[in-house]
Amino acid sequence: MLDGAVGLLDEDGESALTFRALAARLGGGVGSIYWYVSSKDELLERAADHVMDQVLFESERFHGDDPIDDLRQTAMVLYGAVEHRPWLGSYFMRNSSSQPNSLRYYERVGQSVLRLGLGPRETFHAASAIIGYVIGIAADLGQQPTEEMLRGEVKRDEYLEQAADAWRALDPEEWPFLHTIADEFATHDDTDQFTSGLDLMLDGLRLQAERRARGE
Amino acid sequence: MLDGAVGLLDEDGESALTFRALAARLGGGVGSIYWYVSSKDELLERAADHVMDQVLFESERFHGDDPIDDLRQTAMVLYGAVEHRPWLGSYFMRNSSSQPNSLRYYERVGQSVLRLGLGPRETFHAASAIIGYVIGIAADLGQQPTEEMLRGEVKRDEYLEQAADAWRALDPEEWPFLHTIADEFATHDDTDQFTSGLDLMLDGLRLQAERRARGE
DNA sequence: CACTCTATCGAACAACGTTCTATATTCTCG
DNA sequence: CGAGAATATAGAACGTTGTTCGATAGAGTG
Repeated sequence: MLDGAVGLLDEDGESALTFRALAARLGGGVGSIYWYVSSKDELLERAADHVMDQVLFESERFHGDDPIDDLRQTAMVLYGAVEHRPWLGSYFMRNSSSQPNSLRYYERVGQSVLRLGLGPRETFHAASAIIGYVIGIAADLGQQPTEEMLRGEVKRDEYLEQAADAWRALDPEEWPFLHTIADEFATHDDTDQFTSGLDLMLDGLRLQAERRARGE
Repeated sequence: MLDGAVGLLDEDGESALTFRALAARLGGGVGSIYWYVSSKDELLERAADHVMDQVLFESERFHGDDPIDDLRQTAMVLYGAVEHRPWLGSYFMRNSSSQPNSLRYYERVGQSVLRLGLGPRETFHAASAIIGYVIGIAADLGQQPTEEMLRGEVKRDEYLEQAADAWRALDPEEWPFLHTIADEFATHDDTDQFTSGLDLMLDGLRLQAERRARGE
């Protein structure tokens, strides 16, 4: 059932997951679904944790010497799963009782942070910040293509170029930032953008660990 | 009209904003709203930008010597607005034509980053990462109180303590991280958590700027 | 005065989440 | 073996939602 739900979500987006569509896909009745879940919220929570099962499996292949590297790898696996599933961010780690895999993932991130030797509070904050960043940026980047980009194929470049042109037409005195980044924006890659921000945060985390190791 | 929409959202959450409820609040008819907006999506986009107007105003009061300090202040103002408005994150900066204030806010963050003297790509990535973090963590932290916490008042502490107890009951060998942070989690403050993660990212950004200034 | 533009209103429609009842299948145990 | 409970399925029905549509009234214009 969760496979069917995730399938509908992946193929046609969040609005495609309806009880009637899911029942038709499974060849059953609408009411039957309610035997397994008590609401659509719970269905989405379970679907989210279903995806997290695969994320967990893939992220457990990495075990390096550097905790920061492990964190980067673990975060990127989650990013890959959320990038084209904007709904996942909203239902990730909402209910710990019905979402054991999300909790395991949190634990896994936390164990890497633990190896940095910070205090409990810093450890808690760092692990939560990393996950919050991944979820947030993925939901931001992977938002639906606004209009007709579903029909046209190669439209993404044109869409970005069009937005960049609008920025370039603004007053450079008043909008220096948008002018500076217009070229970058037009040719940017979402994954690069994500990785850069992640590295910023991990650099800050490494710095914090070093400072503490030196006893500051 | 946007005041009424934001009012409904703030008072009773995202599900309270319906065309019928909004029409009743404004003393008008349901169909009239469609004269000003073409869909509920656009209504929420405009409502989001309406909130951003206030965010922009408050964040423009800060102008310090240190760009990083400015970034921290600017980010915290946005956090304050999104913290209790989970819907804002989903509709922030989706359509630049109907959301001028969001674009101005992006420009403002970007101008602070510009002062760090990075290249166009790093500037673009840094500004986007900061905003992505704020939106993501705020949506994560400010998610609705799951159950009955709306009736009871002081229930938040009990809820957190209950979750922490569940973590403490797990096997410490298998869940070292959750055991380490259980106490922190039970007494944590959302804003502290947000600030810590933001400082991690800003520390990393400062480090990147210094490295570039030294010509590495 | 005729006509177009602006603006408002609420009935009607299709789709959705959810509830309910009826029914079939399997399991339990005296 | 067989009656009743537990498990499981199916679909009609209900209330609510976003959206469409035609009717209608005033404002501005030639």
